[in-house]
Amino acid sequence: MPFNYEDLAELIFPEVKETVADLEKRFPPRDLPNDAFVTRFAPSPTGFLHTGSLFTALIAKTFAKQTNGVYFFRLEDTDQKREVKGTGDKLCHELARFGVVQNEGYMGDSKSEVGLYGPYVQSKRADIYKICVKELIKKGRAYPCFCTKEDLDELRAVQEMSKVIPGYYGEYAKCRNLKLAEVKKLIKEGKPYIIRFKSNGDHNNFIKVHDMVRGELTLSENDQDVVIMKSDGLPTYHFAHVCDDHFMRTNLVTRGEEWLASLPIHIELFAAMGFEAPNYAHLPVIMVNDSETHNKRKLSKRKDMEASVSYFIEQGYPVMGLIKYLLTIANSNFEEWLMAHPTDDVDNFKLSFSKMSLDGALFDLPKLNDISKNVIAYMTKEELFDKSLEYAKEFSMELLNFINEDKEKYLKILNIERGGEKPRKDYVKYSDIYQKVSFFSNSIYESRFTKDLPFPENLTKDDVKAVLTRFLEKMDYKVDEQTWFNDIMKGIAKELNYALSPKDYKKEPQNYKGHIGDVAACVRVAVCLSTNSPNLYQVLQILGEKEVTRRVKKVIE
RNA sequence: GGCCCUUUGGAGAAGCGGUUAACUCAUCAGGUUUUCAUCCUGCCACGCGUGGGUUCGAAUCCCGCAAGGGUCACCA
Repeated sequence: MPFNYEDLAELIFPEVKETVADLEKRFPPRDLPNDAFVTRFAPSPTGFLHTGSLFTALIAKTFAKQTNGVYFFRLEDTDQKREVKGTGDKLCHELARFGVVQNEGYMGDSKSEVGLYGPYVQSKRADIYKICVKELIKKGRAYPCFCTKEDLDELRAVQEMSKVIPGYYGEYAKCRNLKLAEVKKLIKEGKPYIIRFKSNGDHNNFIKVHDMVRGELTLSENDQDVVIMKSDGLPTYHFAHVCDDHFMRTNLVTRGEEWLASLPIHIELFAAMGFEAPNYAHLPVIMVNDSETHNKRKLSKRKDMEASVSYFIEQGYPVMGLIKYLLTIANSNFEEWLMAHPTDDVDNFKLSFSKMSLDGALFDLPKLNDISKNVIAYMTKEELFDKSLEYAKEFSMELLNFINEDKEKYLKILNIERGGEKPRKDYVKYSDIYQKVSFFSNSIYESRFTKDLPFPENLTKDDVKAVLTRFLEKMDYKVDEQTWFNDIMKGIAKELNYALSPKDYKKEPQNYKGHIGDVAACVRVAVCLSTNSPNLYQVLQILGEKEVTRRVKKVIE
């Protein structure tokens, strides 16, 4: 009497009445153009958003968007031991912050799911997996396994000793051969079990697989009887991936290259289920150079600040800075495009698999800084105002207080040398703003004021006093920058015997007290308390006559 | 250890059998500017992991080796 798989299936899943055919009807193929990609981001809710995850999600979203497809979000919470409650929502929030917003799926918070292919949370799909497993058992392609942890350890030990490939497969898969009566007995006894896939593969056979990034790959067939359903009734990643991506009609799976090794399992699983496998794109993983070993390794949340997306938010990096940086890693031609279109929407850039590098890029903070600096430089003053205010509210009390002191003034400050072909580029991140412009605040000026200001060292106190006195007398706030500099500043220089240019001074230093730079420095230090500042003319204009006079007088006295 | 993937400078990389081996960042050296930030110019691979081959000619094609990464769970 041959083994009756039908009976086995009924024995294990008596309550399951639906079939895969029913599921096919429930989740019909999507009505989309042929070349539209259906992609997804499918994290497990175990922590905050990892920079590598943002990278993967960004790519998935972008391919869906540029093909008028669908990008959805699925929560893979089948490992209840590792799950950290609430992180699914956090992941959604952080992604949304970077403009990576799903068209459908799990939407975060208590918001209901969007889309017809749900539920989009794996723990809520147990019935679906059971239907699929039952089908596989009926086909003789899955079976219950009663092996304990100890059994498996022992098996492994034996295999290692005899130097065969370890694992549950072929002749070592002893539960494969259990008779129906035995299974019945064990189940009746309440023995815990899992369901394994029965592989038909042979390790010595090779399959050709196409990867969107890597092209044609030759991989060994899977021969492992992998676990597809755990003792808690939830599926393992391998099986959930196959069922979900089939019934959610995903046609492009983007994931990290660490999944390449298990691709043969997935290929065989899809075939056994009678499903067409999706396109795969195994993406390079972002790496970092380990300072101790000097070797490359994956960005690690424990060791590297840059591994957490929240780090960039807290530091005040503009969202677009990180996105653009990640795109330079994703596609080598993105930088050229960016230079040609510094202010364009990045959605206008066409991402392609052919321009994707095959090995993991080292995360490069200086590069991010450069990109970020440009992002901020090309913002309008209103945009920077809003974004930095938002940042301040969340992370910087001092900046928030500064802004609130005089919002109109803050807007003017942000506008210094902004706009035009060659904008000023002095902020890499929002958190840089405060330290560069806080001197504008009258109260901060007071608190920082000291008798020992960094005036040019070649000048005496009396020299400084003389310059500042003349400055107060001659200063005119109505004239334009050219006039101010040529008439007023150079005028003072001439009167007090300073060279009108550093060059003149260099030629004959003995003839002068200093040069025009020293004159400007006196004013700058008196007004800003620092040897460097943004454009002095604009600083004076923004502070206004009353305040400038007050500050200069305070220094003179 | 087995298997798989990868390999152009300090970093991201272009390159697809004949180029002075693009471009960007960083560094360094100059220049412009009243400071800073900009901006401009220049230097930085006699070499494309390494050894062989094929070819008139190789970073580009073939083979071996090495190194780095990944993976071998009732984790994803």
